[in-house]
Amino acid sequence: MTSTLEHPHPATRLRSVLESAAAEDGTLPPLDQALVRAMALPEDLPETLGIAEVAELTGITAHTLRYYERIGLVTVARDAAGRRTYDRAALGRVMFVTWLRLSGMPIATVTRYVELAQEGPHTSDARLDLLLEHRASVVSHLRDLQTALAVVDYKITTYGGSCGS
Amino acid sequence: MTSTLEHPHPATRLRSVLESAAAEDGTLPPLDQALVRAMALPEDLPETLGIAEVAELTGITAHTLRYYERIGLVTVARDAAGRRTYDRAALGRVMFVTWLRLSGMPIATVTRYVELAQEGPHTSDARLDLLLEHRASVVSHLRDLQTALAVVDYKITTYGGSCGS
DNA sequence: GGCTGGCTTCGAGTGCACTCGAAGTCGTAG
DNA sequence: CTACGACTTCGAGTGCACTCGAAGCCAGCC
Repeated sequence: MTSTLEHPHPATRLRSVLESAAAEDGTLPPLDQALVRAMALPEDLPETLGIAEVAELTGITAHTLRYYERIGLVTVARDAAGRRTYDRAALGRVMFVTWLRLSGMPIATVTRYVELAQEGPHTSDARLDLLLEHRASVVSHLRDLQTALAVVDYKITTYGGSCGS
Repeated sequence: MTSTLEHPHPATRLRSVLESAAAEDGTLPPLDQALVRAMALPEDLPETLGIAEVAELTGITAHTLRYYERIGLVTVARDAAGRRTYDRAALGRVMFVTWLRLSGMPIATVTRYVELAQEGPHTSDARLDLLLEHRASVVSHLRDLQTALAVVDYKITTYGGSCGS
């Protein structure tokens, strides 16, 4: 229950949640379906979680979770003693924000998104725009990464060849 | 010839070099072939280039090119007046380094790679290991980005749905 | 000859995203 | 009752990768 001192990469953690959701019925459903369930979160969790458990679950350190809250990136309820209590929705928000960060969205943009969401439903168009724009940049980054991978592969396969440096 | 004040993303610049190499015979050859030619560089370039032209060609600012040289990331010859003169090989090194950076390799690692290369051919095993290790991390990053994209797409397609935040 | 514009070096500054540490509080186990 | 460990806040520190600015040099044009 208490946090181990490991700090696995957030993507690894989040992916394992996705995969456990996906594996629930033995088959690997299309990613969309896994995602639907991942956003809804697995059922075998306690009603609320402490910061250490969320850290464990997401791969984000407790320090960083507090930092995220400080800058308004996520909001979290407290118990009587003032400790953070993450319910299912809060955990979902943390995971979504983490995916946004992993996809390369700057914190300032995530913050803007969250502020829009807090302003109410009438900002949904703006939020959608923001996501679409971000989507484009992710796709472009993906393309670049693939090309870079090809370059690295080229270098690997021609190793021992004549190409200097 | 002199640098415009635009600063296009390096990937855009480098990709355009790849693509012009690929388009040379009208067909789009497999990426590997384009890369072979890209590493060999297009023929219609002057024998040597100034820093502004390299900046233009790679999308890296002159400031950053100097910075890269300062920290030992690339080495560049000088003309009689002490100005940097990039020959074909130097440009190739800059582009390779840029692809490594774009693929997420930290500067310290690129530096290590370059140092190994400068030590001579007996380090080629170590360099290959380094590239293979890096390749794995690129692939993993690619997977994460794709998943993150799926999450963003999920959010986009379910917009107006019930999922909070 | 003098001006201009791009080049040079070097040190210092910036921006982002954490990351840490100190000092204090609280709830449970012994 | 006391000790312990996990939690709290807040400010300050870190690491990375640029990014900038000042001061000076030098080739080519008027």
